Amino acid sequence: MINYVWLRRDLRIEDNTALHNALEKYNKVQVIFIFDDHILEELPKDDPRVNFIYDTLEKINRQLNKHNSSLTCFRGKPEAIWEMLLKEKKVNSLHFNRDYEPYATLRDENILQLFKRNKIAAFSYKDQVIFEKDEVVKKDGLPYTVYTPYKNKWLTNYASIISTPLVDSKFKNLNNSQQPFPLKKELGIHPSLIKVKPFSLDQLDNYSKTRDFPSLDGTSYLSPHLRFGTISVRQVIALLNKEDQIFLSELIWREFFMQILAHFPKIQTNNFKSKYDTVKWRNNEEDFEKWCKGETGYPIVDAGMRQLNETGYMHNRVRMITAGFLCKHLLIDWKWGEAYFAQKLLDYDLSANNGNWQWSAGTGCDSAPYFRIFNPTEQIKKFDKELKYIRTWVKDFDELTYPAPIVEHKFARERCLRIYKEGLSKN
DNA sequence: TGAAATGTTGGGGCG
DNA sequence: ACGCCCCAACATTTC
Repeated sequence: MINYVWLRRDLRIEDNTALHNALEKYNKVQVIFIFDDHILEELPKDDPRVNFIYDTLEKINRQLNKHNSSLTCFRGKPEAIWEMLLKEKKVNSLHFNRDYEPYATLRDENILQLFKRNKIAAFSYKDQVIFEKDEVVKKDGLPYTVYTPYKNKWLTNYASIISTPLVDSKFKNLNNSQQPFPLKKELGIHPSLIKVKPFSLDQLDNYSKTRDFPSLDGTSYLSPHLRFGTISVRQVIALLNKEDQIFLSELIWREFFMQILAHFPKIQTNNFKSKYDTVKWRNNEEDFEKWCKGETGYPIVDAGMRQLNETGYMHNRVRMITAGFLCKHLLIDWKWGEAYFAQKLLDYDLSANNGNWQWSAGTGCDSAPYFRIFNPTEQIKKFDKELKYIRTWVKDFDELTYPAPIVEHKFARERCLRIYKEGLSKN
């Protein structure tokens, strides 16, 4: 009788709530991963994130081998795989950590139903976050839609709980199995040149001082690891110093946007604030193409987009600049930019990506006001004075010979203010 | 976690 | 000493 622990975006065997609980209760625990066709069919075969998942799973399989176990790995539609396993194996129970995205919520609901019909126990756990969507709410039970009061409540709640990484001692309860681990080509995965960097916590100490300066690379490269769960949020918090309030605040932003998406799933395809629905985007495809390639004639915008295209990363401040430029200067619907970032970012997460894009466009909850327009030239003066970041990504950058901006700042700014105002006046 | 436009202040040049 | 102008520096308002 097998007890399955189904990994999804919690790709680690340390401090994994579902695995921990299964190991505590049962002595035949089998870890499983399913490459989901619903997701993979939408991605190129050489997607770097799928490669990262594969590489991580291979590592997990080797860890499991040390405990005389192995990772079961499939590619297919999860509901079909589980139906098959329920028929072919003696399944005693299923355990997985909750995932709050709309697609994942629906998928998991269906799997829980399937197990219920088969009268087999299935358990889901909180693991991805410190607080789930209904654990940090206003007095009247409604969700917060403004960050600062949400954060205050989050911190109040956090002060009264104990949250430390779980320590596992019962790996002996892993199922004895020696299945061969599938090759990439057996799963239809092609290798990628773009790699996820290992995270480094050295940078966290002066994160609040350096985070705004893209050339200092004062970033932790933690985000893809949090996204795929190669490190848990509890482990990250345990590594922080007490004074890392800014970094902790970023982790709270993560949970803020997760609960926003869970409470307001319509934002996946709609403005959070519908009064912006009447803003008439220009949606010029040539402009969009130039933005994607990093050929806008604004060096800081181009550098950011080239970093993204070449590495799958983009410095946070530059994300705000490039996103703001697409929405405000080019007047292109934030959904276009969101979709592009979704393709390219190694740390892509629906809730954070959507939340931050809507912030940039001014359409989101607690967002930047529409008239707050970044001046790409001023931003260089403030945050990349030495042009170090720009020169890293725009080779041989030379102010005098650099291509002209695709749109002049003053003109674009005034056009943006006019178009937004006209849109809002239609309400 | 904005930037531009507009308003205010005060020092210096000058008649 | 005074009034006037200019303008930089800073503050406030506006988008």
